Amino acid sequence: MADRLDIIFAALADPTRRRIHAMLLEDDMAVTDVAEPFEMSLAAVSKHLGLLGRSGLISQEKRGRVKWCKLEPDALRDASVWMQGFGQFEPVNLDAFERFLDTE
Amino acid sequence: MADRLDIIFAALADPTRRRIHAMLLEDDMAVTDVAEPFEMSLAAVSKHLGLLGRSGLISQEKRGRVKWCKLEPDALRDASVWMQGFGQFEPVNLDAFERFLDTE
DNA sequence: AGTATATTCAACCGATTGGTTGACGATCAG
DNA sequence: CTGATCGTCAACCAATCGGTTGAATATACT
Repeated sequence: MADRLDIIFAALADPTRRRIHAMLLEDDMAVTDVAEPFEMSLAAVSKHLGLLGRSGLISQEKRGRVKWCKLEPDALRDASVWMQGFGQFEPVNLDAFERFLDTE
Repeated sequence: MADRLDIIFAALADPTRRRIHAMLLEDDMAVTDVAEPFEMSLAAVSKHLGLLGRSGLISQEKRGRVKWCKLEPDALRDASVWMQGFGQFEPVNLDAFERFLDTE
């Protein structure tokens, strides 16, 4: 169980991967389309997606020659439970969340 | 702002640091006492504490020759807001949280 | 003054990370 | 069949990580 938190938090510790994760909130995407807005090689993005996959935060399914990436929102639950256990957080402020997405 | 999430999630990605963080829930502690239950050198624990300090998850204050480590629970709020923004999580289950602390 | 305690520093080590490039195996289109 | 597209693999690189050890610095005790 500790291992699971390890890889989830490690996956979230990189801004590229958080950005990918947020992109997939909108819709499933092919690897090439995920990579398009990033100023790095396709191989680099592919590695990030691989790590996100291993962490369980996303899943990938190959249909034809394109591999579809899908958000797995449940994967955040463990980490969320861990964090909220530390308490005293006010109810979710969605405006604050929007600002986070913007500033990332 | 992204940098801040980077270092917070990176700090949480290590089981030693999560364990230290949980220990400090109980009470403030001196570096030596934090290190005591770990099977690693004091210097290693000191490094972990330094990283936790840089992330803002804890603060450290030197009184006399002992340096006191104190939890800064607010530091988790940013990360918590980010995570909860992804939604659909049930209300906090404190029993589940206790199990997490036990299994770590 | 001299000794013990608390903590960090500095140098080192092997493993991992985030990136690159070029070659490669599939799959689709003409 | 040929050629373009999708994606990964393998090898490499510099930087960081998690740990070690030994020396150094403060502070406290007697």
